[in-house]
Amino acid sequence: MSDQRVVRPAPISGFPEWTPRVRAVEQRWLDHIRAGFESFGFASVETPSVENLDVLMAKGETSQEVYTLHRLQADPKDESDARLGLHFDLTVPFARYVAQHFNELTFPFKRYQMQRVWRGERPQEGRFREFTQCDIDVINVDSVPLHFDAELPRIVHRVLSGLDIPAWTLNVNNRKVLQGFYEGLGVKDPITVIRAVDKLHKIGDDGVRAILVEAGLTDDQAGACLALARIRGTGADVPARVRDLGVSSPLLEEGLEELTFVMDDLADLPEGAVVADLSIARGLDYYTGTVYEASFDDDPDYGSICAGGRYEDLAGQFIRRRLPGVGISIGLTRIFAKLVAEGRIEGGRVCPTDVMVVVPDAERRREALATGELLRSRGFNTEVFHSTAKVGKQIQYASKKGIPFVWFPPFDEDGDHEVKDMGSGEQAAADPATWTPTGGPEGGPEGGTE
RNA sequence: GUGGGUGUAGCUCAGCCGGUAGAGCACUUGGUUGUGGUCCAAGAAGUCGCGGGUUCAAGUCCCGUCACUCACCCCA
Repeated sequence: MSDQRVVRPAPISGFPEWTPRVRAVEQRWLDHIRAGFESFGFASVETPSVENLDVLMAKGETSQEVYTLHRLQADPKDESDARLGLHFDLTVPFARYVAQHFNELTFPFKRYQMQRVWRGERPQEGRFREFTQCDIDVINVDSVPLHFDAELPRIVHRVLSGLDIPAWTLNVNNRKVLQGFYEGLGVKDPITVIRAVDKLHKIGDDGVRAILVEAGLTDDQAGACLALARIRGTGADVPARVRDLGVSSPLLEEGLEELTFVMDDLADLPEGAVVADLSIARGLDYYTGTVYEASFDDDPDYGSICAGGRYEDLAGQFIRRRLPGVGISIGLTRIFAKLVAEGRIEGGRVCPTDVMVVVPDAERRREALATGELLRSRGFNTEVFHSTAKVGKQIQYASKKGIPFVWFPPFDEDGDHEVKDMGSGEQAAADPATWTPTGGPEGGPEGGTE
């Protein structure tokens, strides 16, 4: 300790970590989300943290900032790891996975994947370099039924509604509507328009109009694009309002039908949970049909907490089959970090222990261990104190860790076992073979209600 | 990648116009013999991010650098 050089512990920007109390809540969230996904029949898949760079770059993506892998001790000429990069999302690895295991999967293949991903971006509030995504995708040969475009928002709604988070809205749009509308309007470069319109909520009408005009659109065209982007609603009037703009094309019609189908399918969800919003575009991703994007109602600029969409052929680059899919991803870390920052994550316990067994003295250690075993076998998370410190110290330890019960094995030959309820301070004789906790909100082995 | 801010004990920070560091929390021990959360007392803990420069003297001024942080970009 003395002359040893201490490496200063420092946080690494964009790589969040939590205290046990907070982590406990995060784990409950993960369990909840997993259960939600499985309740709809999605199967779990986990892929390696790394992929071949060829795979990660397959779609010529606007080169997400990818972390590459190399060994510190690697010979300069050894490039065996040089082609590996940490995955920046879970969709691309999944596409590769499907191509890889094509023969072993049953289609339509419905999978969920909850893993960390890495992006070498500049971190910021709500934006991390390492974070956890909870992805669900459906992939199928040749075509994916539109049914799934509606099912995914339903799943997300189900899952997020079960978490205690601020109000949020899932916005839905359809790329075909945008693409078809711009085509019908005679716009030459729809991608530019999509990008500009995507910023509507941030830079406003005038900002978007400026970009559009600069891109060569006429005032009328820009106005029409803006009018389209302003359309937002849950009712069946959305298609009519689009048609009222006087633009038409076969693709637009197709998109409107798909969007209507999705919204109709979700009509039973609470009003406003899922909203058709024609300004949602989702950057320049591979999406070709339905797109999703969710954000917090009171803080839309915090960033999307959930996003996804339909892609016409994602795995096609890895296999000579057409494999379209539709997927959505919950930005777990982004959502969770907001609540942590606001001090709203307090519920978790410091440790999972239900009962801590006191070791009265060295001679009684065996009894303490046996008592611990018995309690454990009965389903209580039990720890036996790790030394023979003063009883006061032992209880203090339990207190600090928020352990609800402290167990006292007999202090002498024919004494009784006693258990102390740390919440009330009450202590009474008890039999470790039959004892069940009473009162206390945290109660038994289940530990709280979920 | 571009621009702004910050960098002193594990944490949050104080340290005036340069004179070689302090508080609160946390931590350790004690307040006797088998019982916690309060209180009291004592104690341990700092390359003042790193490197260079100015100066008799630098945590304090200057330059560089790194890290963190905020905004832009982009996104979960």
